[in-house]
Amino acid sequence: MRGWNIVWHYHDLRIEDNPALVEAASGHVLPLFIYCPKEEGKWSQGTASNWWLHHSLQELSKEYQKLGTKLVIRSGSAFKVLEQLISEIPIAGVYWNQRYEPTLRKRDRKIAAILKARDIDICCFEGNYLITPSEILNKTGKPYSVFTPFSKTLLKGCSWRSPLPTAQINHRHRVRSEKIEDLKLLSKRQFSDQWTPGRKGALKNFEIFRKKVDEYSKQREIPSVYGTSRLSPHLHFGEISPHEIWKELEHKTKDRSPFLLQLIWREFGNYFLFHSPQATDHSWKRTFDEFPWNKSKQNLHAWQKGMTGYPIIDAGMRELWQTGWMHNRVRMIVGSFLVKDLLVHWIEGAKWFWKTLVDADLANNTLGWQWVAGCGPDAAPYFRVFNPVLQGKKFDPKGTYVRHWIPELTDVPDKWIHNPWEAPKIISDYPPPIVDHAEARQKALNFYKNKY
DNA sequence: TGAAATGTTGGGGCG
DNA sequence: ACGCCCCAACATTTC
Repeated sequence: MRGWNIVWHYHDLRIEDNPALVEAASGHVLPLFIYCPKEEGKWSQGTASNWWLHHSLQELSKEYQKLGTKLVIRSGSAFKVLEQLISEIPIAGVYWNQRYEPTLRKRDRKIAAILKARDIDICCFEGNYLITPSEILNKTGKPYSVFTPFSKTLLKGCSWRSPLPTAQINHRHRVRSEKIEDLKLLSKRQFSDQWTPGRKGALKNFEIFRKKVDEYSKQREIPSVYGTSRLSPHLHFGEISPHEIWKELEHKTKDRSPFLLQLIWREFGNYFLFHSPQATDHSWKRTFDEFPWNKSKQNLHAWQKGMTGYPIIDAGMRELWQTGWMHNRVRMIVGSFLVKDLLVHWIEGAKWFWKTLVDADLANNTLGWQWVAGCGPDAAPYFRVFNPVLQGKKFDPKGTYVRHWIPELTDVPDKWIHNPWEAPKIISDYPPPIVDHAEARQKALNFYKNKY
């Protein structure tokens, strides 16, 4: 034996359908997770994601124990950790499933080059996405910037691999691991009553979703109903792979497109970030960086706290704070409100989501916010402004969702539930709207129209 | 993956 | 019976 094969776990916190693990298992496997938030730069993982990671690592550790080996956890600079391991035990290769966040990609290229020069095998795989972003280009040889043609190409040419067989591990190493507790990932916000991080939780949510997937197109827009898959954090951390989901759903659903299209949005987000790595911090349409954004913190704080006076906005923001998640329809509404009604820079919204969402994903978050702000590729046109009252009436007609998250509004009749300030009876402990939507919309349209 | 403004149509009330 | 007006209801355009 030349030495051990390190399986460097990234956002692939699973054992099943794991290309890097399968390949590495032709030799002696040494599973590794490195915690190095500093190397993630400006967008290092937020508190909600940290909570998730803590529990997901615990689950992965258990899975490896069942397989007869041990997950090694180390913290600090990834390169130093690898170097340290190389000094502790003979290493033949390092295997991992790629991540595409710009700072990590840069770092990993460096690490790969150095280790290769030391005669260590470096093997990178596509573990967490259906496509490799560099491989898909349009007819003119450029990256797609519009979703629809991108999705058509993927749907036409889709022949994803089947989920891989689970690796067998026959050798147990004796390498030291840090304790998960010592990574200090936990903070005050806990979500155990809402979520079960790890493989088991992922499979459970998938099972629940599979049973109702035929209702998806009808139910997915109603925030009071869990009609969406609720797989986003599991997918983000790679506890389940998109291949597993695709294979399971492609033939079993009546109309396969609506949900699978969401998976393609996920691909598009990653693809977009790969081809526009600066998009995390700059508007894709660069003119928007000079937009006269409102820099005062007052409106931003009211939005964050769920105290804008618009029920659908406040319900969404409170759901986010309390559960680490928000229904996708509501994400669009609150996003539009922050950017268009309050004229706050989309990056402020992106930062808040980044910190508070358990499914915070740099690619999806960046694309989503640039989309609502109108500055991204294939973005919502500048004049598309969501009306929080109409959206509420349309997607939460009885106010079920709103009342659930805003107890102050329990007794407001349905008629006024989305515009309580117009109700004959004043609600004392709920704030009046911080802006007048009609006025704010007009103001935004003027700004957007004149310059952008 | 909008909403508001504007235009058109058609039925009913009424002189 | 007829024309006029009003206004929903729907369609189209515009932001």
